Amino acid sequence: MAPQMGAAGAAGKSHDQQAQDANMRKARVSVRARSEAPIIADGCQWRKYGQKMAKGNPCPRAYYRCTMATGCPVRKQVQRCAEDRSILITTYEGTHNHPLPPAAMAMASTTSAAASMLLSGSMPSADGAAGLMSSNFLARTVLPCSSSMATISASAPFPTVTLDLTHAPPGAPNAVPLNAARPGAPAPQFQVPLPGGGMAPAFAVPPQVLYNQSKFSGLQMSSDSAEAAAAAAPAAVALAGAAVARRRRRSPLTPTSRWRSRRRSRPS
DNA sequence: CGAATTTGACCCGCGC
DNA sequence: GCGCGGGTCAAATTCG
Repeated sequence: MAPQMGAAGAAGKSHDQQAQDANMRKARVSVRARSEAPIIADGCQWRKYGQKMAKGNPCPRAYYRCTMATGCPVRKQVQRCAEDRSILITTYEGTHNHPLPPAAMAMASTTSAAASMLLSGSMPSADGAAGLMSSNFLARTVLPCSSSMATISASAPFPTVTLDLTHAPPGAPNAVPLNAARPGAPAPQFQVPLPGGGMAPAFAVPPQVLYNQSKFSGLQMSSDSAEAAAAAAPAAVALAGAAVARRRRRSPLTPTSRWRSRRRSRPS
């Protein structure tokens, strides 16, 4: 039997994902937050599809995929810091192809705006320390609370936005723990002072639109927490992706030899 | 019974 | 050219 499953099989398996890959999927957003829960609840539905053990870290890395929509290409990597188990590093990749829940959407808007500024400021020639500093400066401007730090690095094949939420202030009065996956545990605090206040009708607004406008006035958010940033990450990814345009690493299509004859023996 | 998670195997890209 | 590591898939297992 020839391995023809390539075209058909691959098509049936990855189907639209590849298309979106080609379109945009280089941007990534890493969110570092202190959380005791295994994963950060960002309001989206995630399905775990793999787990690997990093070489230098005693803690394994988990891979999640968004299951809210059938063809949602968004993926999430959850890795816990080896030195500080309290720090959870969540990396988002891809853009949601479906309307997010109000909670997640609100947060997404927030970070997308921040990301927009970052890109705007460090996009021209963000390649060295200058770019990074620039973005940092912008980040601080956007978030005077200084409790969080955003960094963008364009030296990588794809832009990576890193949000540091590990420096949460010692008593965030405004911090309202949404609903951490672990009740009773100290939820991560991510405080973002918002001038406007009140939920803006920004729901269901595609991130790309935000980027296009490039001037989303104000970050509207009522509750703040690390989860918020996490949820917002995907939006940031979208922004970054849009900025970088397209850049592929793998051949346009070589699914033929992807999973031809996978011989798997059962564990027991 | 169904869905989600777990776990081992497979494949690819990159480094040496 | 070979080896290592990272990432993904899919069957099996477990939980609701």
